[in-house]
Amino acid sequence: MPRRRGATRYAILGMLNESPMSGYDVKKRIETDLGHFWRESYGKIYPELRKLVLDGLATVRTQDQEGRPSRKVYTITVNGMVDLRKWASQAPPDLLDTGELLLKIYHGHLVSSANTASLLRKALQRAREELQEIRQHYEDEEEASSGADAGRQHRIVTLRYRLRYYECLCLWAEESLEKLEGGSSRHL
Amino acid sequence: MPRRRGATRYAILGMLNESPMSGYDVKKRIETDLGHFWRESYGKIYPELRKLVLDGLATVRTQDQEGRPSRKVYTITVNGMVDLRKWASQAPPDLLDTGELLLKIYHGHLVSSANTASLLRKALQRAREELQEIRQHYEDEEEASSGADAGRQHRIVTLRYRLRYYECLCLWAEESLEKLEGGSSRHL
DNA sequence: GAGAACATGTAAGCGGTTACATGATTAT
DNA sequence: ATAATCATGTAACCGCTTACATGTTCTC
Repeated sequence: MPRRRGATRYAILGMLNESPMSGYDVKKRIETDLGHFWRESYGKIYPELRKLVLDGLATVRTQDQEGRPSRKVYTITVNGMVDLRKWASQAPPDLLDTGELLLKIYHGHLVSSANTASLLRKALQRAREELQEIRQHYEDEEEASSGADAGRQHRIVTLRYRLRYYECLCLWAEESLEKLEGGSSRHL
Repeated sequence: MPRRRGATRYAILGMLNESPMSGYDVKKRIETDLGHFWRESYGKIYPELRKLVLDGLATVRTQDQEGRPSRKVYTITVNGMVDLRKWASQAPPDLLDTGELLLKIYHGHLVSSANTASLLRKALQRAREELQEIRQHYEDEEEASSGADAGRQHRIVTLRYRLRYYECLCLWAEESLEKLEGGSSRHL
């Protein structure tokens, strides 16, 4: 399974970009908005928010409340917005890491439709390469019916899982590209 | 992404079950045999092999060689085989963690076809529940065309990813069940 | 009265990778 | 020459989760 590297930072920054909020709010927002493909714990959110301020990508102000613990409200800075947009526009280093790709697509409205389409096109290309390879493996295994060895049947089931997964990835990328390009700019 | 807990142990034990081998061999075997859905590093393999011996699930003997570094050849014990079979027969705690499910299915020939089918049926059930939920979310988002807000288009793309993924998971489980049950015992 | 929601943070620990250390042999 | 293969192992590090600490208010 692929590593996430610095992506946590941009998941948080993306939430702050919608409106200023506390670490507690960020947690809930990520759950509701990105919950289908992303999750973060307090153990990562709070330290990262501190770093965001140190790096000048956000500012904090403490908001005292009656009866409730006081909140630290974080606001994204101009630098933060610039950084977020830049990150969102660049293709993820591992195009098959759908987590990071999905997070970038989610932030697609910050960049351009053409850009999102470009990310998807690159991912589709990689997925197709992968699909071709796994198809070959799968067919080789199916045809090599010479030995009806014990594990063969089950091995094929695991191979087919991968086959179906990449077929599905390609299908999704294709239909998403169609909808994105059909809906806005056709000039690419 | 779900945690793997103790599954490394059984990936290794599964290799030793095919034939006695060294840690170096285990690494290569896992790459070729399980590479489509599993990977292990030396940093995990060597310490785990030591534990396997301590727990009585494997034995070691050192094999000196001329010119080459000497090998430590590990052999699975009867206890090891019993443990492996037991693990392979039980449904993974998280049925949507395909990694562990696939590893158990791969070892299906150690148990029974009926057992593997049962694991698949349980996973299919969970996947269908999940699919139903995500379908609802997806339709809600598509119908709520009230606000043509900035992020909507991209949010839908990420939701559709999940939708397609669970569709594909269900499809795979269904066709795998069919092939497993059509091929051997129909009595379940 | 119990438990959830509000709210922030830290420390311990787990699971995992990478780089390092060592060194001969064989294939290109 | 140079890289790959053979072979074992460890230490440092990273990313991440979980549990803990603290305390009020609102809801059932």
